[in-house]
Amino acid sequence: MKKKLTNILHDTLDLCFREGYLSKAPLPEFVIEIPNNPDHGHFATNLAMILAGKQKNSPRNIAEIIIQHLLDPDHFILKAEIGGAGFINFFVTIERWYDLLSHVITLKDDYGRNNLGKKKKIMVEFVSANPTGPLHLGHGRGAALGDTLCRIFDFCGYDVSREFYINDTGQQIKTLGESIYSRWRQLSDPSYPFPSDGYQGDYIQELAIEIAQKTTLEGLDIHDAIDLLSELGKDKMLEEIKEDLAKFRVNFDCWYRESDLYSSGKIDDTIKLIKRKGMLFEKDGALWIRTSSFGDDKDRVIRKKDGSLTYFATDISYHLDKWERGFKRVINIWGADHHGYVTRVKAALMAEGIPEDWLDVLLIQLVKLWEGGAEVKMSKRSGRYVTLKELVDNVGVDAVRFVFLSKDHTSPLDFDIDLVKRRDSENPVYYVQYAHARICSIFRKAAIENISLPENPGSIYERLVLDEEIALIRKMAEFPSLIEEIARELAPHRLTYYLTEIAGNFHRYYNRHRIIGKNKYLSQARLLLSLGVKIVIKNGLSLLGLSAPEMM
RNA sequence: GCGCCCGUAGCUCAGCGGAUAGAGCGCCGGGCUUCGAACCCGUAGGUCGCAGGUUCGAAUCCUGCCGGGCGCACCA
Repeated sequence: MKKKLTNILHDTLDLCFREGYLSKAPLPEFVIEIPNNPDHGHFATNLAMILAGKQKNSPRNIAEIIIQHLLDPDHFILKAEIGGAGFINFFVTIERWYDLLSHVITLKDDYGRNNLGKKKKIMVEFVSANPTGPLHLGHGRGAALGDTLCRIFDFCGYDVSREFYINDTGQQIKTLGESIYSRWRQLSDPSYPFPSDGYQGDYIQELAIEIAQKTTLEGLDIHDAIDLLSELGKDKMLEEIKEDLAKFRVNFDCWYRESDLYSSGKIDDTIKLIKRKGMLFEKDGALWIRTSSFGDDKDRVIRKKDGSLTYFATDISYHLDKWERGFKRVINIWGADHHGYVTRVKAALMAEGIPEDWLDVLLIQLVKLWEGGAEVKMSKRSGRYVTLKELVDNVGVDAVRFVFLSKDHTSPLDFDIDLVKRRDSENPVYYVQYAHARICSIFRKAAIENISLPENPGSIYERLVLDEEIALIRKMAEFPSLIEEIARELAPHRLTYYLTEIAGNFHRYYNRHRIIGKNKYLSQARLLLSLGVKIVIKNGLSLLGLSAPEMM
């Protein structure tokens, strides 16, 4: 609908320029908005106000000229009025609203789909938690965001790939092995020392017991034992992470192992490549990359004095590999505590001639958990933290995802577990789903009453005359452009607000008017309207990775 | 000290250049003999952190300050 109006305005401006009604000027960026105040029409634009500066004419005069020359062959606009300082308010012909509802019903699951992406290959790398411990709430927030972005990209015609990068080499994996080893020894000798930088959580002990049952550790040299435990522990953790994510409705297309960069020789190629570009130098026995030439504060070490590579080295190699795999765009989702890392990685990529905007890094802010009116303090050091699994088991996938997705990722998020746990009323999470279930229930009732939807509704739509009914259709009309904007802005939280609004509109309408009544045609018309709402809600929920229950 | 993010209703957050600043929760008061009350209706609650600037117009953009969070490793 917005697009249609945009076209009309463009055509009209062309005409005005051509015929000299307005002095020729470059087309400004104007906005078409949906006013809150019904008096301001179905749509409004600031076009005339934007134009005013260049035209040496008042906004209201320009608006008048535009309105007089509107090119509207399809009779889309019922009337156009000038409001306020020079807004043009448009009222759409009611038949066009019926057309839209009919369109929604025809397209069903595909309503809102677009071809913004044109099959372009895009990758979202997210979660990428170290396989040294269970997923926590921050990972959950990243998982929800990443997965939903992917669902939306897919809906927008991108060829999207979900990827999880596994840091399965280096010190932390060794520390994992040492931690498990120590806990295993402690089973027989409680005084056996635990490494000072070891992983504290109870899961380490559980791992130790579980592995010891299946594997013979006795008789192994301590180093061999730790190596073995590193391997087994890491695999086990990875398995759990996979399970937890699957339960959270997040499934990856690719699990990329850091260790593969070593075994495939990619990391060596990367270093050679950087060297060829003249970006490498040696200092103090270490190997450095000149990232400072590309906006970084300082140069960075990629090979330490002891000969081992830094994680930064493999990160560069990994991202070059993403580039070589042909992704046209890559989005990384990181915890906000990694923000210092962004410039560094981008600098390294730019040194290889990769454009700066190829990679987008979304930094998600902290999640705080509240229970019983107090913050649940978490610290990885002490191993005292609430895992994603615990939270999901406690309150359900839908509720957790909804809360994570209802805030912009740049805002810190307070998760009130008491509020979300409530399955009764008062929980914002169920509001949208309830509207869906309610509509399903109405259709069950309609079936019992033998009221079916007409094959060709045609004039049936004309029974929809109430302002609230047209407002509902207008709300449905917002959906496609909203999806586009969300894909562009990477802001899926807007979808939760939209769904809450359309659900609210429907609840209000439902409470005031009967869908199924004595008049068959009116009932059918309102059922069609309800069907449209149901379709939009279901499509929206599905993009958020939430279920659309038929009964609750 | 430098960099990034955040200061909007009692609480949690939307809005990010436009017409009277919104929602959920919480408070108070109403609504089920008819399609699901996990719902609806109504009341109260705001110098949009502060101060300047940009413009026809600023919660929104710019600058400075104040307050909070997070980073500034040959750590992972």
